[in-house]
Amino acid sequence: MSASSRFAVAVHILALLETNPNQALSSSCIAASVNTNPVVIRRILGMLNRAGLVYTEYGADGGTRLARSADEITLNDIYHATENCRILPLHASSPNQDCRCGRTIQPVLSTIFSHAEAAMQQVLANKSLAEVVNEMQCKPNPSALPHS
Amino acid sequence: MSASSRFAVAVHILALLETNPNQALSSSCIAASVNTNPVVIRRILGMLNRAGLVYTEYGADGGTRLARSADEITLNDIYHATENCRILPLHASSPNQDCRCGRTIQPVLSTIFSHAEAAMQQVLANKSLAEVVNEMQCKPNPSALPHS
DNA sequence: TAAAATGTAACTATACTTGTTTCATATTCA
DNA sequence: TGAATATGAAACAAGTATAGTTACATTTTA
Repeated sequence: MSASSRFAVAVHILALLETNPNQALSSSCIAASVNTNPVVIRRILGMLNRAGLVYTEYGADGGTRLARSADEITLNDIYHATENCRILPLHASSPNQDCRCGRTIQPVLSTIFSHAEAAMQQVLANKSLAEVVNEMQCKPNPSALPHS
Repeated sequence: MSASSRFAVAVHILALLETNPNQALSSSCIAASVNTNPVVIRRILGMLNRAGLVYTEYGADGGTRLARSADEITLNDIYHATENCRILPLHASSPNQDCRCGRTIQPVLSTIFSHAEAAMQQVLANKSLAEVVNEMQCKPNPSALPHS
């Protein structure tokens, strides 16, 4: 029933890119901030790339940069880039179609679940990456990248 | 993290109880409508029991009945009875606390995620089991229990 | 050409869900 | 009393998803 932590990590990645706009960050550098393996980061960067939220340069001194300004990226954009399945799933196997209840419940539930998900996504759509970074920077005791 | 269909099955169970108010339904009877194993149904009935939404009678001619009127049960009640973990999880392992971004992102995300979840639950809270059953009964071609 | 970076495949460990079998326990009724 | 019919719970297998890891081919720059 829950999403994965990819979404949270993706927001983390993009916030780190936004707060370091003058350099392309490598997956190793990002992984040091997230506290995981660089391949995990590259997997998520691939999703963000395909969604057009970042772009990546190969080779020495390569890395990833934001493809858009942070106030033009909403959390819902990031959510859709990293999570695909429905939050509220219907039955694992189809109910008994010979029973009135089994035959009629899924379309009714499907509509309600769609509305519930839409309400959640509306909250995410109203929050930009720029706002997230701004709220983070209201926290005390600043420092730079993980290693510097 | 995989998704659970317990919530959908729980609504199905309660809708079936509501549409058959004159008899206690056995887990086998319910399982025939849901199209699964009776033990799967009993597991979910246990959650609904503990949440006070149904009550169960042992023995021959036993089974389960609704503990409250269907217009006093919301989908959010059922949701809380059957699902416990958060819809939008934070990082699997704690980010690097030596990095400003790693140190500040989780509280910010946690607040936003709570609001997003609350919006979803508000939609569920505004829909009663009675409304769900009513919408189901607007469907054509009625019939009774799976076996009768 | 060497170094540094990406993208991707493959593998492991872990966890959760679903389905199943089994059995002890409770209740009803002939 | 005892058979029948239920529940509740434990244990297990199979399937799926995630997170982490290793390894390697590819791309780019110096």
